Amino acid sequence: MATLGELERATMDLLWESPEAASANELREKLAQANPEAGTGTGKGLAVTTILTVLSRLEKKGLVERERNIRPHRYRAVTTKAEHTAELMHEVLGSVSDREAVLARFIGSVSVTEAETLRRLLGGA
Amino acid sequence: MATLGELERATMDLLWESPEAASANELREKLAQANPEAGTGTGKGLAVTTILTVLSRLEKKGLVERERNIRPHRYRAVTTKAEHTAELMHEVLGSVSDREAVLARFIGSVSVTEAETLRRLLGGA
DNA sequence: AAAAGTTTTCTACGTGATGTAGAACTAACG
DNA sequence: CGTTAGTTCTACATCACGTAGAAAACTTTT
Repeated sequence: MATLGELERATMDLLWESPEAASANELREKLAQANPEAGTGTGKGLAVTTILTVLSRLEKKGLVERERNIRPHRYRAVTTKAEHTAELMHEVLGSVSDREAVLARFIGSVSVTEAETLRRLLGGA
Repeated sequence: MATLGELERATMDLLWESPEAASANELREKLAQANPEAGTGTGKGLAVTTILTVLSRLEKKGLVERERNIRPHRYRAVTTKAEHTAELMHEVLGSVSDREAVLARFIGSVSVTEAETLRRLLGGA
């Protein structure tokens, strides 16, 4: 699964933030807003085809789903950002044999607040 | 920092396993053993220059350190695999705003044993 | 239905990371 | 100093990603 490129990540972030499925054009505009052309006030940003290419790739990677029945296809993120991130963490953790050692280091450098959160999440049940 | 390539990862794994610093040639041999040429019993594997290139790149990435004073330079991993992996996990976690949500998902899909470990690690203080 | 407009797919190129290694250079040894 | 082992330089192939034009497919107009 691995890492996303910069544009891929920016696109995913938009999709993750959006509760509704979005069209390529909508995404294109939001990206233009978020990334105003330094200097050139044009702000037109990327070509729609660029966005479509990226979306196709994200779809192939299983991160995005699209509705093909309606015409401007609409895209949505398959998982939430939190789920995806947690999965990534598991992936990283899964790549080692001594999980315990990793968890120890991991926790060792977690902020106090986060430690608290973890305790709470683990504690109860 | 990002992801390592396959050969880079294999190299790091050897370095992580080795308590002593290793020379390029030693690594080359270990790699050949671990990765016997499918079929061709030759087993000579990769060229030493290949290993050296990879080691240089790993050094540039800050994952590897080398002793330049002795002649067959000797290479060692800068951190342990556990530390490195934990760092990666933090990196992933750091890329989101809602850490708590991620941690919740993360813990939700952790094995019972691991949950136990975590509780123990957090418990004390 | 033909024309005009919109959206998607195909194809393609530039760049940077990685695998891979030969050529050339440097240090060590006899 | 010549030979040999080891290192650095240079280079090429491949692949992922950013980027988009050209062409194909679909809609909407007239």
